[in-house]
Amino acid sequence: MAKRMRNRDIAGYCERLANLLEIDGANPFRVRAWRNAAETMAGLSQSVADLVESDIDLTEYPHIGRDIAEGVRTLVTTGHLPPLDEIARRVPPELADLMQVQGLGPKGVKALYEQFQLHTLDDLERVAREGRVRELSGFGARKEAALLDGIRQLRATGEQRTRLADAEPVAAPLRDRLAAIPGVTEVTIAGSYRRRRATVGDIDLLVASDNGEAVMERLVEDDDVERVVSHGATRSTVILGDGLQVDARAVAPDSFGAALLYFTGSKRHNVALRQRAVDRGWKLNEYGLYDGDEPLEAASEAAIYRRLGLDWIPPELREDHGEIAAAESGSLPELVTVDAIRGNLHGHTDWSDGKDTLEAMIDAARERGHEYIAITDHGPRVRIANGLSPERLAEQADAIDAVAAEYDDITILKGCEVDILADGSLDLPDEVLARLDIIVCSIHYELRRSRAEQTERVLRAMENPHFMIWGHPTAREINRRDPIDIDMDRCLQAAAERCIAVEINAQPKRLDLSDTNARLALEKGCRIAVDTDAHATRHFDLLRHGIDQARRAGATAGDIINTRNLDDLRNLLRSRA
DNA sequence: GCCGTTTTCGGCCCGACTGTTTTCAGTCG
Repeated sequence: MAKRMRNRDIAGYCERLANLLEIDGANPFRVRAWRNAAETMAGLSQSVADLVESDIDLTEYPHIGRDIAEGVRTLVTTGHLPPLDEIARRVPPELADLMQVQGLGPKGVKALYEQFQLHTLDDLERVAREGRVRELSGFGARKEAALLDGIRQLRATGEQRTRLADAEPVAAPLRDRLAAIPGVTEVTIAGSYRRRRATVGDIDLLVASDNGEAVMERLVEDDDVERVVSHGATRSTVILGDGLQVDARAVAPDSFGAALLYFTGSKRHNVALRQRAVDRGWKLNEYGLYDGDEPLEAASEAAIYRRLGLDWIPPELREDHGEIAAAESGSLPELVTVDAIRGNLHGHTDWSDGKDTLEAMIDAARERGHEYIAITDHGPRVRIANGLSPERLAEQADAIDAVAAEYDDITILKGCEVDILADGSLDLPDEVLARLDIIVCSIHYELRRSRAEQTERVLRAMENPHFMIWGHPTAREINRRDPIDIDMDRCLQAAAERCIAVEINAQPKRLDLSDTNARLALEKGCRIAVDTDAHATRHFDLLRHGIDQARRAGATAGDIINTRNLDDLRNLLRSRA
C-alpha cells in the first residue's frame, strides 16, 4: 500500500493529468471528464482511499466512470495513475504547473515548450526576462510582460485561497462604493462568497446598471485597485492592494436575476440547471431563460427556478449535492439561521486564555439574547493557555455560582474544554468531570500522529461517558495547518451511536468541522453544536461563520443542539451519560 | 471519458476580453 492519499491529493493527480492531456491536445471532453472527476472527489465527504479499501464501487459517484474508477483504484493502492505515467513519457509533467500562471493556457505552454524546451516556472521567467517570449508567434511584448506579472503573483500567493472572513472587510466596502454610483440599482457579491464557502478564490461583483461602462470606469479608478488585468464595457478584472482578485460584471437591471444565478454558481449547479432548461427545449444563460429567442424569465432567481419547476435554492446549497432533486420535490431543508441559536456551548474567560472576564462574557451573551452560556475554559494539559487544574476549576465553579445569583435572564452552564490526550484519555479525572454541566473534548497536541493512532485516540476518548461535544474535531487551521489524519467516517459513526454532538467551530481560521465533514456527520445521524469558541466578547459575533458552514452542510435548526431550549438541551446532554 | 424515460452512440456551455495572426485564437470564468 502506498502512502495513504487524501481526497485532495487524488484530485490533484487527476487535475494534473487533465492539464497534461490538454497540453497534448487531447479530446477536450476527455480533459473535462478528468476535471469533473477531480472535483467530485475533492468535494466528497468520505475518504476516497477508504472507499477503495472497502471495495466500494466508485462509479456510484457522479462523473466517475469505469476508466477513472479503475485509475483511481490503482492510484490509491500503488501511488501511480497509469494514464499519467503514460502521458509523462511524451509530455514533461512539470508543464502542468505552468498552467497556473494567469494568462497561460495549454496552447501557450505547448508553444513555449516546443520552442524553448522550458519545463519550469524558473525557465519561463528567464526566457521572458531575456525578451525571447515575444519572438514566438502568437506572443508579443505585452503578453511577455503579463506572463512575468503572472509569475510574480503566483509566487506571491500560490494557489492559496482567501478566508471568507478576510475577504469580507475588503469586498463589502468596495461593493458599497459601487452601489453609490448613479444609475446602479443593485450590487451583489456572487460566486463562492455568496455560497459562503470557507475560502474564496476571488470576488465576483455583480452590478445592475444601464450604464455598465461608467461602473467599470469607476472600478478601475478605485483607490483599492493595484492593477487592472482587463477592462471592458461590461466586465473587468482587477487586483486589489492585498492581492485579492475582483471580477466585476455589469448587467442590465432586468436580467439581474439570471446573471445572479449564473455568477453565483457553483459551476456544477449551473450545468445541471442549464441541462434542465435544455430538457424543456429552452436555453439558460446569464441573460435569461429563453424559448428560442423569446425571453421567458430573467429578472429574479426565484422566477427562473419556478419556471424550471424548482423551489428557490439557497446559495449555500448550490453545489450539485442533490439540491436540485430536493427543490423539485419540495423537500429542501429549512436551513438553520443565526437567530435560532439560543446559547454558546464553547467559550473561554480570563480564567484560562480568554481576554475577558466571566462577567463580561455573560453580559455579551445576554446582549445577544442568549438563554444560556457555557463556560468552558481549558483543562490542565493546555498549559500555555493557563489551563485549569481541578482545584482552580472548583474555584471557578464557586465564582460562577456567585455571579449566577445576580442574573435571572440567563443560565450559566459550568463546563470545560478538556484535552484528548494522545492515548485517548482526558486531562481531568472522571469525578471532576461528573460535577460539570457540559464537557467539550478537543485535540490540541500531537497532531501529526498516524491515522490509525488518531482514530483510536478519539474512539477511545468517546468511550468516556462525560464526552459530550467533540470540539474542533480535525484541529485544522485554514491555510496554516492541515486537519489531523483520522478516519472521520468511523469517528462520526461512533459519535452518532453515543449521542455525542460534533462541533462546527465558528472561528474563521478553523471552521471545523468543514462543510463536507458536517454533511457527513448529518448523514451519520450526528447532532451538531455550532459554537464560537469565543476567547473575547467580540467573538460572539463570529457565530454567523459557523452557521454559514452548517447551512452549507444542509443543517436545519433541529440538527443543532444549541437551538434547543435549556430543558431540551439538558436532556440531550444527559442522554449521553 | 462520462452519461442516458426521447440515447449504449453522440452529445458534452458559451460569451467577454486581450493581444496580435488584419479577422481571430487563446484564455478565463
